[in-house]
Amino acid sequence: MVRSPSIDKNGIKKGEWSKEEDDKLRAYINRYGTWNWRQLPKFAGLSRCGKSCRLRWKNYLQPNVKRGNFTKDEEDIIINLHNQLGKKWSIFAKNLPGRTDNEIKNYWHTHLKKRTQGQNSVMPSNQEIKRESPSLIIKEDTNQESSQPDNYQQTSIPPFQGLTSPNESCCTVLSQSYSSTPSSLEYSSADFWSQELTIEDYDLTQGSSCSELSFGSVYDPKSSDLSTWIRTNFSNFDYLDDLWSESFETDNYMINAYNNQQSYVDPGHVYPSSPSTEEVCLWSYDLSDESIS
DNA sequence: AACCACACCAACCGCGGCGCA
DNA sequence: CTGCGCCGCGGTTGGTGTGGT
Repeated sequence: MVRSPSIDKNGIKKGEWSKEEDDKLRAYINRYGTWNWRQLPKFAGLSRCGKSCRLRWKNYLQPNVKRGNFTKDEEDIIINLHNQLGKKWSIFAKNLPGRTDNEIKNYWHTHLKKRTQGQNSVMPSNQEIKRESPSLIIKEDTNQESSQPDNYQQTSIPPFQGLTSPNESCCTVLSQSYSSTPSSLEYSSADFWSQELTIEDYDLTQGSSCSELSFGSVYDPKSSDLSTWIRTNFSNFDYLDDLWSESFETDNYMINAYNNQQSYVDPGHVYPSSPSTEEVCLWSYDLSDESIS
């Protein structure tokens, strides 16, 4: 009933979502929230566009989404609102907890449209609505989407750009991968906080610099693959897939790099983009207890 | 059983609004 | 004021299900 999976010229997957993709998206949003739809797929390890992720979460994965048939009351609300507001599906959704605008729109076109055809459907103006139907609660766009999980905290949003101060008390998580050895970083202390961070492929299979990924547990691509190495060194992960729902907290590696210190503090966990591809490693930096003079 | 038409609905697409630099 | 990026909304598409012939 859904479109077949396909990959466009930019490598973005389209069509039906797999269970693995659902799990990745759900796990990521449950932990980090929807801080930036456009960037989110990269961090969640998904080859999808942000729009697609947003739609999938909003219409299907979000915990409070109600499935199943519409009740008579729900139908009445939709019909009333449609008579008064027209095709304002998003407002309808705000009046029908658990129902999404897309679902309401589909239901209208497939069930209710015909039923109301032939009936008088002259649409009054908004002023008339408010005057004639004071009892109807029309929830306007007063809030953003309530897509954050219950345990989501605003302070955990990874601020990719525009980070203003190293003294922010919030737990700041930055992520970056490197297309070259990390020791080649050339940030000044001023640049560091205004640097736009980008994601690039880091090929674990190339170069001796891979040993610098070890951080206490040396990863040698010649002796084991990344999956095996992670399982060996992070035994608290029963399955590699658990990585997608585990935190990856790290250290002041980048800051030390700037200070030209030779020994790096253990950074924490390697975070591959996909258990199968091993192409991208995201490194995060928990700067909550850091200070830069 | 085979075919067809329609129903259904998840997902895609384009556009406009908004915030920010 | 302008341009840009992001997000949300509403319209549309396309694949599968289902009932009728």
